[in-house]
Amino acid sequence: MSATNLEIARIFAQIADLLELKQESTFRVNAYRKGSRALESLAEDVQAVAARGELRKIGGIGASLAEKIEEYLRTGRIEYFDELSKTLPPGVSDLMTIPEVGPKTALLLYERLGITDIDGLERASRAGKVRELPRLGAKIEQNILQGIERRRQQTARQPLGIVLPQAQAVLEVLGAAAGVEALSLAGSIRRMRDTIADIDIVVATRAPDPVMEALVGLPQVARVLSRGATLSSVLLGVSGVQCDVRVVDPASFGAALQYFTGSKDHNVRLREMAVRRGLRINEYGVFRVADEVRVGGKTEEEVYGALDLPWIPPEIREAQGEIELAQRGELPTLVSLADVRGDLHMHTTWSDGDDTAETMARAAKARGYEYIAITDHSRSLRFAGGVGIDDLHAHARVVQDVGDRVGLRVLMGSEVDILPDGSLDYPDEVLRTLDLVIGSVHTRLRMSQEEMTRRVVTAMQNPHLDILGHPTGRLVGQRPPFDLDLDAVIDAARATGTVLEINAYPERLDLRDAHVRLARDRGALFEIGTDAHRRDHLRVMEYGIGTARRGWVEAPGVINTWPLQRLLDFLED
DNA sequence: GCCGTTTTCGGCCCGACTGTTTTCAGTCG
Repeated sequence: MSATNLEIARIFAQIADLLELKQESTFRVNAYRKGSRALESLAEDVQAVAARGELRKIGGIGASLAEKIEEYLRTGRIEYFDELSKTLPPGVSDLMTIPEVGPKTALLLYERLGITDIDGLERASRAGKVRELPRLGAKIEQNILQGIERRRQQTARQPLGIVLPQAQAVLEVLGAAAGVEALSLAGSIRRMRDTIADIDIVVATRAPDPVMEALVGLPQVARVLSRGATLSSVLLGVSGVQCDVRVVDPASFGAALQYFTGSKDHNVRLREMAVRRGLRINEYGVFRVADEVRVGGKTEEEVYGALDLPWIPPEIREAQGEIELAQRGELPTLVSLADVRGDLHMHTTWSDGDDTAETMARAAKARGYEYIAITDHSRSLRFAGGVGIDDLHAHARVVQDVGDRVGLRVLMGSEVDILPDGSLDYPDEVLRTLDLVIGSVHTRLRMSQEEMTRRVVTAMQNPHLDILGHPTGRLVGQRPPFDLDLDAVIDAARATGTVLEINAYPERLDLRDAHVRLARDRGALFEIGTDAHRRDHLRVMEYGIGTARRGWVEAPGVINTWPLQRLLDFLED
C-alpha cells in the first residue's frame, strides 16, 4: 500500500503487458499480473517485508519477482523492465485499454500501421485504415471508435458511497419484476470495495423478459449499451456508472452469484481446487468432470460445500488467506451491522453539523442504538465552527439533557484537533471532563513522514485521547493519505491503548481495508464511526462495517459493539 | 514465472460472445 508497493506493482503490470504483446507464454504474463496484484493489495511496506527476507512468502512472488523487487529497492530500477521497454514504444500497451484491442490486435496495429498511441488509433480508425487489416472489419473499427469515446467520457472508479445507493435502487425495481425468484448485487460492490467501476447484478428467474424490460425502463438509465436474453448493460444517469444485469436459471443462481462476485483471484483458487478434486466450477454450477453430473449450484453454499469449504463472506474473497482458513474451519466471524450498539463520531449544529444533538440522538435511537457520542470539532478548527472552551460547558449540559429526554446514553465527546506539534486542541483539564476524545489531524497535512508520525504518536500518548480519528486523512479518489508510518502508529496504538478509527464516511473510509487488516493482525482495537454531519448520515455505518469486514475484523475488536458499561469502563481507564 | 495433501516437473480456470475466419481466433469478464 505504500508508494513503493504501488510503483513496483505498476512496473510488474507493465512487464506483463509487454510480455503479452510479445506473445510470451500466458502463464508467464499471468505470473507478473498476479505479482502486481499481490503488491497492490499488500498492506505492509514491501521494503519491510524485504528487510525480513520474506518476499517469497507473499503469494505469487517467487524467486524471479523477489529478485526484481530487491533490485528496485536497491537501485530504483528494474533492468529487465528497462530492456523490455526498449523493444516497443511505450504507448502500444495503452492500446490494449481500448475494448476490442487485445495484445494481438495492438501489435498488428503497431506493425502494420505504425500506431503507437490512442490518438493514433483514433485517427487511423476515422480514416478507415483499421478495417483493412486482416481479421478486422468495419464493425470492429466502429467499436474501437466508440470505445475511445466512452473512455474519454468515463469517470474513474467512483466511491462505494456514491454507487451503492444507486445499485440498491436498481435492485429494488428489478426485484419487483414478475417471475424473479432471487437477486443480488455481485462484483466488487458486493465485496464492499471502497471504489466501484461498475455495478453487477445477478437475477434468478425463468422468464428474463420482465427483468430486462424493468431495467431498460428505469428513469435513471441514460443509455442502453446492450440488451440480450441473459445479459443487459446500461449506463446510469449522471454518475455514468455501467450496470450489468445477468439473468440465470434459478438452479444456477448460487454458481452465477459466486462467479460474478469474484474476486478473480479468489475464483481462480477455487477452480484450481475443484480441478484437483475432479470437479469443474463454472457460472452454471459445479460438475463432476468424469460424468458431467451436476453436484451443486443453486446456492453459494453448495459451491463452497462441493470443495468442503464453509461459505466465505464476500468481503474477504480476495485470495488473501481466507481459503486456507476456511479449509481449517477457522474463518473469522466478521463484525456485522447488527453488532453495532452505538455511533461514537458525529457532529451537530454546535460545530459544522446540520442537525441538533437531539435530532441526532433520536435518529440514533430509531436505528436501535444504545448509546452515541456527540463529537463536535474543537476550538482551533474555525472553518468548521470549532467549539470554544466556554461553549463546551454549555454544550455538555445540552448533551446531558438530550440523553435523558430521548432515552439513550449520550456521551459528551469531542473531535479534538491534533495540532502540528502533537498537542491536543484543549488543555488536559478540559479533556478530563469529556466522556470520549477523538483526536484527528485536519490541518498542516503535508508534513514529512517523520514529522507527521511524531505528531500523531505524541498525541496518542496523551492519556485523554481515546480514539485516533480518520488516521491517514485520505479522501477516496481525491487526496492520498498523508505521509505516515502506519507501523509506528499501530505499535503506538497497542502501547497506549488508543483505539483506531474506521471512519465510515464514504469519502474517507479511513483506515482503509488493507490497513485495517494490518492493524487487526497486530491486535489493535477499532471504533467504527460515521462522522455524521446530518441525521441521515448515520446510515453510512454500513460502509464502515464493510471496510472492517474487508479487514477481517470481528465484533470483539470494535468498541462500539460493546455493551455500554464495558465501553464506559474502558473509556474510564 | 509460480507452485506442491496426487507433482520439485509439468501443469497452470472457464465459458460466452463476436465478427469475419469458412472452422475459429481474439477479446472479455
